[in-house]
Amino acid sequence: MSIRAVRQAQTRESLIATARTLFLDDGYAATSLDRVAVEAGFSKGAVYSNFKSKEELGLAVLDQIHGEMVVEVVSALAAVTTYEDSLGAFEGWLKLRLGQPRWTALEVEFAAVVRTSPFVATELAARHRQIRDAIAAMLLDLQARTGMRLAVPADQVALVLLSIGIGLGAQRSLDPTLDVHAFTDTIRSLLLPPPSAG
Amino acid sequence: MSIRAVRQAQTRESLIATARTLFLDDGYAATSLDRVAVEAGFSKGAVYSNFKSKEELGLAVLDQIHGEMVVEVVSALAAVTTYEDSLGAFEGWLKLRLGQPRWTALEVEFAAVVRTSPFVATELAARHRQIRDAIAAMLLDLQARTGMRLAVPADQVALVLLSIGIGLGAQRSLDPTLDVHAFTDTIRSLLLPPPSAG
DNA sequence: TCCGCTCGGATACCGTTAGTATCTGACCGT
DNA sequence: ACGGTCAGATACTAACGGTATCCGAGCGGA
Repeated sequence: MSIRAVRQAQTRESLIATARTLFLDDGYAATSLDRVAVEAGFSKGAVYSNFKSKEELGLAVLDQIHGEMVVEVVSALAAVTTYEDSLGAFEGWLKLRLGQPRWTALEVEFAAVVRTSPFVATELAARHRQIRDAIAAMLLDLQARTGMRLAVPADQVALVLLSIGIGLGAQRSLDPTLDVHAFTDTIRSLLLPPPSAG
Repeated sequence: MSIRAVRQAQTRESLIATARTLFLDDGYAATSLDRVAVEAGFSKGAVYSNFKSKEELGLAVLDQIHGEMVVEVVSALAAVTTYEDSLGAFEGWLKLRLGQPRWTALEVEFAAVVRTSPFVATELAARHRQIRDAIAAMLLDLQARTGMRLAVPADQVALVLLSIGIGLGAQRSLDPTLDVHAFTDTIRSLLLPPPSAG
């Protein structure tokens, strides 16, 4: 790798790191590219020779965060061997999301950009599909290992679980006083064979 | 009411109606106040003497849409007498949301504004609480009428149901090919006493 | 070692937008 | 009828994302 390439990679990483901090602290829309550039020690020109738009920079930040979440989730799922365990893993994932309200806030903010940017739309859709597939694969694997049968297709269950995560995160970012602990209990009660249901 | 007041009310309504069309067709962020004003037959000055910001105009549009949804939901709930019915009502609500993807898209876009506007944040939070309370009240009423007992508090169930609606809507706006019909079946299977669960 | 080209990054600029300041004239109370 | 008020028009500003252009350090070939 040439010196130039190394330097550019460093610049890129520096910009992403700075953007991440600012996007999470102040929000995506409220952070100007000028500020990102200056605070990283560069000028706006550096941004535009590393990213073709603000959206692409935002996506790079989101990629980084998403990657860190995946690492957490995968290690949590490695320990799953029973249905009960899988509920625990799901709760863990929820707590991870809810424990990082700023991540959720950034996702919400970015989801809005979809409306004006087909590029962001396809990228985000792909990422969601990826998460759903991962959850579905985990469920299938779980069925294979334990002999448990789900009443509905695994990919549909994955869709429901992800929806719950997104929806709850969105509400939590509006109202930080929402009772999260009680929520995971509720999920457990709803998804476990209910003791009595009418 | 004075002539002036009547005229202003008409102007306000006209601005909201035009903004609603443009926000739904082209998106909130992509619609300038200038365009709203001109297309309604006024100038931007009219906007700012009726709304203190673009956000307030957006909130007015959202109020209108939200009101129409509430009307639908309330009438659907009026027919509920059994647990089975209530699932049907929930499905109806989901279908209503999913049948108006542009409403959801606008909600998503607007949720992003929360980050930069405490005003919008409190307003949206209040609205969500309102919906949750309505669902919870319906569930309590249902329990009273049918003798059915939920395994978890009604307000928690309401939170789960609303989360599902929000999360699914968000994913649907990213990927319009998501199978909605199968989804409602899944919800039904998950919330009904499962036939066999491990 | 030199030299011309390449290209990452700096500088200067543009168009658009939300929001503000100021003005104007039709309606209001008296 | 008359002076004050206020809805709405006009003119402006600041800030932003994005583009055009420029500069100079590093690159490959001789």
